[in-house]
Amino acid sequence: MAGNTSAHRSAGSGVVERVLALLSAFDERHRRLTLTELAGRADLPVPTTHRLVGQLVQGGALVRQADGAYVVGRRLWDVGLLAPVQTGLREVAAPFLADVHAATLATVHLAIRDGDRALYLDRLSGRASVPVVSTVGSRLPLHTTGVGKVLLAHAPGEVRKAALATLTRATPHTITHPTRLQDQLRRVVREGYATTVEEMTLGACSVAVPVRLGGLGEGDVVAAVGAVVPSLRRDRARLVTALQVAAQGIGRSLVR
Amino acid sequence: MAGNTSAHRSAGSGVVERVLALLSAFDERHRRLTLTELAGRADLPVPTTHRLVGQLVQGGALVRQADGAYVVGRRLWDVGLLAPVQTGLREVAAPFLADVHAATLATVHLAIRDGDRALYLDRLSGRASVPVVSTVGSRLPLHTTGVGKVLLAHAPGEVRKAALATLTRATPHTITHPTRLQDQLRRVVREGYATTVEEMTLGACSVAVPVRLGGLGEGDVVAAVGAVVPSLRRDRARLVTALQVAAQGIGRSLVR
DNA sequence: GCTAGGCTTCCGCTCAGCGGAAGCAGTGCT
DNA sequence: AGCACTGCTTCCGCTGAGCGGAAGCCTAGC
Repeated sequence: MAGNTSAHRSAGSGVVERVLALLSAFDERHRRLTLTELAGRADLPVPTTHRLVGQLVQGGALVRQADGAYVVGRRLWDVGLLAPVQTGLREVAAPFLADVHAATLATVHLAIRDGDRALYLDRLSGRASVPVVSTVGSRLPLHTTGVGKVLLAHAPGEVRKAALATLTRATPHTITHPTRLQDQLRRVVREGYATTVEEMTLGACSVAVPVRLGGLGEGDVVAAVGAVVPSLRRDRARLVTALQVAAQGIGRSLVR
Repeated sequence: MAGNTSAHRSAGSGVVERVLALLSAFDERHRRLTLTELAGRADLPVPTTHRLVGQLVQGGALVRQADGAYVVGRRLWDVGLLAPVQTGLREVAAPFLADVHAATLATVHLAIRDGDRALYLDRLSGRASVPVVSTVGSRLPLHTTGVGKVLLAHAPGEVRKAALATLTRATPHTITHPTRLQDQLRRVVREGYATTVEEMTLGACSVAVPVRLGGLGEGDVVAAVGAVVPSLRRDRARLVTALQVAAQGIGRSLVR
């Protein structure tokens, strides 16, 4: 039951490490990479990259497009979907998210905290033309998003401290002053929901509430659900209510 | 602009090939595998598997659970989501699928044909307790599912011929008689929708319609949308209408 | 205690992998 | 046209990373 407990070389000079480095060279902002970019981002010599990538293409893990650029292949898509990334949470939450979406027509998100980022597990995009940067699998800063603020407000002290120390700016409205954000986070805990106003993307506002194990009350905060809309003027109360209903439903279903 | 045109060894004895074999050992029915299972399914010696898998775990591509079993890791989930698997189609279709779901409360599917299978690109699960086997990334037979029948009815002749030659049985209601299925497929083309009655799963019926490039009319069939419900008695007409509206909307949006 | 099955470690051989260097397009500038 | 430049591809001889049989280890079951 112990298992694979080799001290092993931690160095990154094995083929496996290199392959993983190549795969990790892709991210949301780099879905298409040329050979040289790939080599650069994985920190490998070009000929080596060429050979490895060739094999990955042959195996269907990558695909080479007509113009020579490489993209992630369907084979990896298949395998990736099998990862038990909060499968339970996502399955349980899906219908509740759909309810919120149906009732509000907003873009609805389910996110958890992954280190110092909000990891988006699911998204239902609204029809309204609100600019939304997140997709499933995105990781966005905690202090610029609705779900992020909720998750941050309920994160352990050291996470919060670290986050407050590095408040990067995304738009002119991003809150970069630690004290001001800290005040907001206290309010988030007290009032039970968070909002953002064009802090991540111009033209997009959001509301989010925590999902607590067992529903309302003092259960651990395991996730957050949020909605993105063009403006909060009209709908804040309505959205908060809808999200809270969904969050309670999700939390209650999780225990069972 | 040519590129990676090496004849190369097609044999499967490189580290890359082995790694891919290990990853492909996972599928929907085998999300958790022990070392020995992994070795068996990838056709590799156990010690070799042990070493490679150890490195994959170290790189976060796999995760070893407390009981020793391996599952796909979050790192691969991340990368897999970046695959351009019909990204355009999925994004365009999402809001329309949500509409159908909201209107019918049924489980709604978007699928394309991938060889001799229906590949499920998206799913909105209904609240009703209908047994549904498909998840995003599933591949199911073409002749046992609603979306599959639609895709098969509009597939090239040779695909249809091959499919009719191997009608595997999933339930007592599965249609395994070629002539009978062929008649049904003709009707699907004529009437514009397909149905199944407990042919894939007992207790589940489905309706599906084609998505044509440009909407209604003679555009190529590029996908199918379908709904799963406990029974067709009450809702058939309503479902067909809802699905057709969505399919037209998707098809029209695809061209723009 | 004994057996069986599966996991882990060892270790010496060898061949797959390596990557510098050179060749080969395309492209843009003069 | 000529030239410079950038990025992709191929070559090839050296070498150490990978290999996997064998042995050891641990747990579970009898």
